[in-house]
Amino acid sequence: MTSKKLREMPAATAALGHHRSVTSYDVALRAGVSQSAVSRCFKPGASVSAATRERVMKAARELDYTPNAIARSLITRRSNLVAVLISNLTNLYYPEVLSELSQQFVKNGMRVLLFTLPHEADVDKIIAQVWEYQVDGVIAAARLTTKQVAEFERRRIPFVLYNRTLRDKAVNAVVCDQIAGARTLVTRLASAGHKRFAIIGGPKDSVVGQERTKGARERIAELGLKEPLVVLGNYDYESGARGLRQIIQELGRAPDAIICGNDVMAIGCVDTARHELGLDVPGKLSIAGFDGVEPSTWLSYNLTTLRQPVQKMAQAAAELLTSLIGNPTAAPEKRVFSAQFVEGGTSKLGKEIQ
Amino acid sequence: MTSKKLREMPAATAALGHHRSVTSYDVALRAGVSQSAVSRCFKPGASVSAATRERVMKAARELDYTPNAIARSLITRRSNLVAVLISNLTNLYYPEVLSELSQQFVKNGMRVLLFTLPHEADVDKIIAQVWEYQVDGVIAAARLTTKQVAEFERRRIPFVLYNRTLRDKAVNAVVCDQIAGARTLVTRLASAGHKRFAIIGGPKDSVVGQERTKGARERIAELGLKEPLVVLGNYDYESGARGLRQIIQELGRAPDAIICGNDVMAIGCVDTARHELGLDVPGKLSIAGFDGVEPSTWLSYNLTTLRQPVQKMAQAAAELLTSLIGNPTAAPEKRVFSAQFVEGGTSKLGKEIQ
DNA sequence: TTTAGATGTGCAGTCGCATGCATACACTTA
DNA sequence: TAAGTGTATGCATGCGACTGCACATCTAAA
Repeated sequence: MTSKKLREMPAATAALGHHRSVTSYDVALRAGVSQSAVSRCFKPGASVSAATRERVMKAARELDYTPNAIARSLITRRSNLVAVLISNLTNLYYPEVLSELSQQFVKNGMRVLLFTLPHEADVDKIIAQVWEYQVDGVIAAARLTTKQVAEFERRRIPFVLYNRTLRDKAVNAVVCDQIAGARTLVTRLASAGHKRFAIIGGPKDSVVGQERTKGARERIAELGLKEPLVVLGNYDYESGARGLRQIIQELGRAPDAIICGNDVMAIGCVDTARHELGLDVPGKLSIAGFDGVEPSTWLSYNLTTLRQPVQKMAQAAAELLTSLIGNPTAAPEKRVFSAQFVEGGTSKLGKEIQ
Repeated sequence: MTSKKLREMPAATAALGHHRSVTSYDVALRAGVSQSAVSRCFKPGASVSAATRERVMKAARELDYTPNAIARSLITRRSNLVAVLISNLTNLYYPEVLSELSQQFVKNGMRVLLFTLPHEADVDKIIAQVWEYQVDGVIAAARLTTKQVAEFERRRIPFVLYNRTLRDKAVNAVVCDQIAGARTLVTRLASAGHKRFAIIGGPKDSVVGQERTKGARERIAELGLKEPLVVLGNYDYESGARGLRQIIQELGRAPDAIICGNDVMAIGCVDTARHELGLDVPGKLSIAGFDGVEPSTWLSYNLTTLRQPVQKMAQAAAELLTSLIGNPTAAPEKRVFSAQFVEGGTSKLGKEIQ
């Protein structure tokens, strides 16, 4: 009972110079039980008697004890940390995603370690920091290179790509069918009588952007319409404005419809058309975007767009990652969602689809 | 040399069933040095010879070794983690803040642990999770109760409040002078001849909102104008719309100017005035907001607002917290910034200030 | 050559918690 | 009463890296 201990209990009451935090030993001492008992009390499903549990919890409360997740992680090899990599929070679309992801993970007892990847930054260096924290998984909602993604695999860290996939390899991913969406968009616009299309695409390294452009071009060709002029933008408001000016300059006139790689560019395009160039939208020119971000619904825009089911997608991503963490060897799974066409006031109404 | 070791080196080559990560022992073994040497190589400023460092680094590279931050944190009592508490990422203003904060911290070698606090959520429960991770500091950019803030102090965790302070106690905070801003706004609007004001304020528990309202009311009273009607909103688009309808209903007509608690409400207000009620803004009604979020600059709005220096503020917050972590006993510091008045197209131009 | 100082390295203990194992105790069941 | 079955508990050890201390080397000064 009072047997010699190899390791003395830390002097719970000793006033050290620096601030010592309360440990499970302190609680054990006060509750008159062993440290193991304390540990077990904080582990759901462990074998502890009601009496012990009560005494321990009382002592814990009195001492303001909180288990140290760092120490726990070290031994369990589970940090309950998920890294979320996001390109650019100023993108309007991503905050929604992040918000949703964060809530999902917190609900599941996981914590989010956030890494924002500014375009100028050395992404590799930032990603290197991800490993150090022994994250249980990674959600990548950023434009990463194939090599960077391969690094996740090599390290055997479960990961889920959000809104992107790899061409040459099956990976866990949650995506929205951009091609189908773009095709729908063209179909609807064409049914309103539009013949001459132009596209303001996303940046070159955006797979999502490429697919949207690709889907639109395909469908335009299928309908026997003239090949659209494609200019590239950077997903921001100014890109939409610049894109429109460039299109008009190159064509010598406005096309019938412009498909923008995302809503913010579409908004920039609408504003420039209306307020700078005096073009009637949708009277003279139809404009559509992608994503369905909140401002697209604002009365000034009421944008025609393809709304992505952000909430469902984020939930799916969180779920998928959680299950992967439980079973890392599962076969890669790709969850494909489809976007919802929103007929707004920036495009001429089409005839009902037959 | 081949002395018996109390603790065997982990079998570096032993193929365990589950995935074992590479440890400093593995690196030491391969480099032919002690584990301490490896540890020292990864600690800047430690005493290691060039020859040793090189061999260790080579071995580390070959084994893909990354120091385990969890283990390091346990012993150094520094996690290099900073908790960022944010109310609502869908608020447009906060993503900018978060983005900036994240970049600042990553630059300083800290990692961001994100906690989003949805309004429905049990904030106390979420905050409890903050302690477990032994974060070195906290940035609170959320509406917390005084009691919740007191909890930070009791735990002796350095914290910085972003855009809020406590009435009754000096705490570290980065804020924008809302009262001065609101006064400026009123002054400018009044100088355009506006006499009858109304206010769509922020929610009751938002100190920022209260201050904005307070500053505006004060100045309105000083100028000898009629006391404004104040209705409350929730910082979202719909609140702006609802607020305007309510104001018009209660007054029986539109006021000269409406001051909104933030830009998004102002935008909702502008849209509703123009598109739903057919009111000319700024011809019949001037509308102004606060924050200077990106959409406020869009051509459809070109909102009159008070732009907060988000970048500077976030930098200041990161700096302040970093210095606090180095010196936790420093006296509380409050850094006050001032907002910049942006005269947009949603308000009548005032006479030049004399 | 001797001594003092500077520098580099290894040993062993530590951070706080989880957990396999052995033991002790409380009930059943025969 | 004895054996059998659970359930609770404590001991001891380990997760991976950091670090005070002691000691070994090396350099410069006396």
